[in-house]
Amino acid sequence: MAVPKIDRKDQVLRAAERLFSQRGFHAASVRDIAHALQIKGGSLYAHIESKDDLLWEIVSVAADRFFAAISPIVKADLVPVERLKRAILAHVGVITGNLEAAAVYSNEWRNLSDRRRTQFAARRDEYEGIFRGLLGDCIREGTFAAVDEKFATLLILSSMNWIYQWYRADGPMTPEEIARKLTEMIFNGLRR
Amino acid sequence: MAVPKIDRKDQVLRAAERLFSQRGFHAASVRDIAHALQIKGGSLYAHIESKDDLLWEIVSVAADRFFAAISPIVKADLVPVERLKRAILAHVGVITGNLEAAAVYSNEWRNLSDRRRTQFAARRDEYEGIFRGLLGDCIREGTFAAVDEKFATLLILSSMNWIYQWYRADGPMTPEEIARKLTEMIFNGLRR
Amino acid sequence: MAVPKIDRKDQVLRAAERLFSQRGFHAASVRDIAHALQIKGGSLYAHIESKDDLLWEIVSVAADRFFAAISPIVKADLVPVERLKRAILAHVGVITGNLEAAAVYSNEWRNLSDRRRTQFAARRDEYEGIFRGLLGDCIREGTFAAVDEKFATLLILSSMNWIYQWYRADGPMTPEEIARKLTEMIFNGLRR
Amino acid sequence: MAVPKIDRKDQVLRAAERLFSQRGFHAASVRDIAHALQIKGGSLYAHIESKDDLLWEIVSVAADRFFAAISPIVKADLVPVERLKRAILAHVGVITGNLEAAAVYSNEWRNLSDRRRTQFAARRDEYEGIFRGLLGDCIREGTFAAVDEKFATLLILSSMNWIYQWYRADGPMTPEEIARKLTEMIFNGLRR
DNA sequence: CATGAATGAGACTTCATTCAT
DNA sequence: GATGAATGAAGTCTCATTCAT
Repeated sequence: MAVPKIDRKDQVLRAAERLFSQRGFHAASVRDIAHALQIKGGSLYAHIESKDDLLWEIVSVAADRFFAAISPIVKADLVPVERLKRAILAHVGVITGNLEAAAVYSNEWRNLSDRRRTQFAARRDEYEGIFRGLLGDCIREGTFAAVDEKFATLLILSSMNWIYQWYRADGPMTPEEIARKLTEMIFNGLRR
Repeated sequence: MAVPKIDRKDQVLRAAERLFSQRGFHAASVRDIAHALQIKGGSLYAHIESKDDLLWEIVSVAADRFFAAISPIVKADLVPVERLKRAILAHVGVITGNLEAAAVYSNEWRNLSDRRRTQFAARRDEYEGIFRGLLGDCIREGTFAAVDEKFATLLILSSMNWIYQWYRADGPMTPEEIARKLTEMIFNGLRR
Repeated sequence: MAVPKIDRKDQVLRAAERLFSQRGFHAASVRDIAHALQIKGGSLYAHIESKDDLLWEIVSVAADRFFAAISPIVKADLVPVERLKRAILAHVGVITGNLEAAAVYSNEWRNLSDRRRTQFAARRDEYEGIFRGLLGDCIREGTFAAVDEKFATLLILSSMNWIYQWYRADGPMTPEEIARKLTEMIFNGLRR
Repeated sequence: MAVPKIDRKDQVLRAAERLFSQRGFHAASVRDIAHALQIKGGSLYAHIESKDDLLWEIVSVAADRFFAAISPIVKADLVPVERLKRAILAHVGVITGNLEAAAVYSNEWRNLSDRRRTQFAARRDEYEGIFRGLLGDCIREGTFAAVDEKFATLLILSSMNWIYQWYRADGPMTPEEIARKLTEMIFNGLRR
C-alpha cells in the first residue's frame, strides 16, 4: 500500500529518540512515536519488542558510540594532555552528531527496567573511569595540578553532557569549536 | 501535650520531592506519594489541588530559594570576582541543602503544564542572566579573560547542577568545600 | 453514590465464576465481569490484583472446599466402602453447591500462570491420591474386585466432574440422589 | 522425484489441533500455529479462511469420525449388549487415535461462533442419543438393570471423554485394553 | 505460497481525580 | 482528614486479518 520504506527500524529509533528526548520516556507514548511514522500504535510492534526495549536500544547504541569514539584515543601514543583533548573532542562529536540519542542517554536511563538500569550504570561507570584515567595521567605527568580526580572528571563530563540543552546543528558553533572552547576553559580556567 | 505537629502539607511536599527526584514525575504516582505518608491516594487531595500543582509548587519553591540565596549577593558591594564566588557558594548551598528539590527543579520541569513550563523557563533564563551578569562583570573588570559569556555561564551552572547526582549529606565533603573546589577549578583551570 | 454494597469482593468472585464457567477464562473479559456488577472495567482493580489472580482465587477456594469436605471423612472410623460412599457424596455436594466454581476448577486451570498451574496440579494430584487411597482400601479389604486403581479412580472422579455440565439446582434430582445413583452404578455396575 | 508431498492443509489442522488442545482456543494464536509450520502468521491465510473456520473444521471432522465409527455398529445384527460394547470400543478407538482432535472436540466447542455452536450442540445431542439408544436396548432386553438412562449414558460418555487427559500412545495400555477395562467396570461395577 | 507491514479492535492495567461516608 | 469505591482517559500490547510485493 505504502511506498517501500527503507529501514523502518531506523526510522522508529530516530522517532523515539526525538520524542523521548523532547518529552521524556513516559510522556512520549507509543502512539506518539507511531504517529511520527504515520502508522498506528499497534503497528510499531512489527518493529520493536516493547517500549522498554526501544529505550534500551537507544541507550545502548548511544553508549556504544561513546566507547567507539574514545577507544582508539585511549591507546594512542600521545602525551596525556593531548589524549584528553582528543577524547573531549570525540565525546563532543558524538553528542553533537547524535543530539537526541545523547539526551536520552543522559536523562532517560532511569526509566530502564531494573536489570538494565544496573547494566547501564556499570557501563557508564566504566566510561567515566576511562576519562578519569586520562585525567589522572595528566596529573601524574605533571601537566595538571593535583586536583580531586573524581571531582574534576565529573566537571568535564557534566559540562559536556549539558551541551544537548543548547546546541543546534544550525547554530553558530561547530562541534570542533565547542570542544576547543570547552577544553580551553577547563584546562586554563576563566582567569586571565 | 503539644506534640510537635509537623505540617502535613510539608510532608506531602517532601515525599513528592523524594519520589519525583528518584523516579521522575510520571513514574511516581499520586498513590506512591500517599503511600509514603501512610495514607491512601485519594486522601492526598485534602492537601493538594492536583499532581501538576504539586510539581509546580516544588519547582517554584526551589526557584525561590535560588533567587533568595543569590539576590543579596548581587547587590553586595564587593569586587566582581568575589560576588561570583559567593554566588557559587550560595547556589551550591541551596542544592546541597535541598538535594531532592534541586533534582526535581533540574530534571522535571519538562513535565509542567504548557503555561507553567513557559513561566518556569522565563525565571530560569532570568536566573541564568544574573550569573551571566556576574561573570560579565569579572570580564569587564579584567579579572577574567574574554571568554564566551554564555558558554562560560553554562559551564558554571551545569557543573553545579550535576552535584545532586553524587552529593550525599553524609559524604566526605561539606558544601563549602565543594564550592571552593569548584571555584578553584573553574577559575584557575586544571593546568598546573 | 451507590448504595453501600456489602462484600463487593464476593460479588466479584461470583460474577467471575459465572462468566469464566460460561465462556471460558479468555472469552470472559475483565469488562464483562465488571459489567455484571454494573461498574466499569478499571474499577474492578479496586478489588482484585489481576485477572490471573482472580482465576487463582476461584480455583484455590474451590480446591479448599473439596479438601475441606473430604478430610473429616478420610479419618472417620468406618468401613472403607462407607468412607468412599461418603467421600463421593461430599464431592458431589461441593460440585452441586458451587456449580460455577467447580466448572472453573475443572476446566480453566490451564489458563493459570505457569507457576500456579504447577502448584495447582500438585494439589489436584494429592486430591486424586486421597480418592485412590479410599478405593484401594476397599480393594484390600475385599469389598471391591482387584481393578486397576488409577483407572477406577479416574472413572469415579471424571463421572463426578462431568456433573456441572447438566446439573441444575432447580432440576429434578437432589445432590444426595445424584450421589446415590452414581455410587450405585459405579459400585454395582449396569448389569442386572 | 516425487517427494511425498504432505498436504499443507493437513499440517495446519494438526498443528491447530495440538495447540488448541494444549493451550485452548484463545490462548493459541494464529501466529503460534503458523510458527509450528515455520511460516509467518499471515501466510496461514493461504490455507484457511479464518481461525473460527479452523476450529470448526477440527471439531466437525472429529464429530464425523465418531459417527463414522459408530454407525455400522448401531445397525449390526448383534445382541444389544454386544453392540454397546463395540460402540464403546469404537469411541475409545477414535479418541486414542485422534487424541488432540478429541480434546478439542470435548473442550473447545464453546469457542465456536454462535451459529456453529448451536449446530455443534445438535450433533452432539444426536450422538449422545445413539448411545442412549444402545443402552436403552440393553435395559429393555433385560441385560441391564432399569437405571436412569440419561444418567447412565453420561456416565459412560464422560468416563470415555476423560481419557485424553491421561492416555499416551506410548503408554502401557492399548486402546482395546482401555475399552475392555472400561466396559468391565461400567458393566459389572467395582464390587467383587 | 510466503512475507512484512499495516490495521482496527480490543485486551489488561494504571492513573489522577472525585465524592459520599 | 481519611477512606473505599468508582470513573474516564489513557497506556502498552496482542491479535486476527488483509494485502502489495
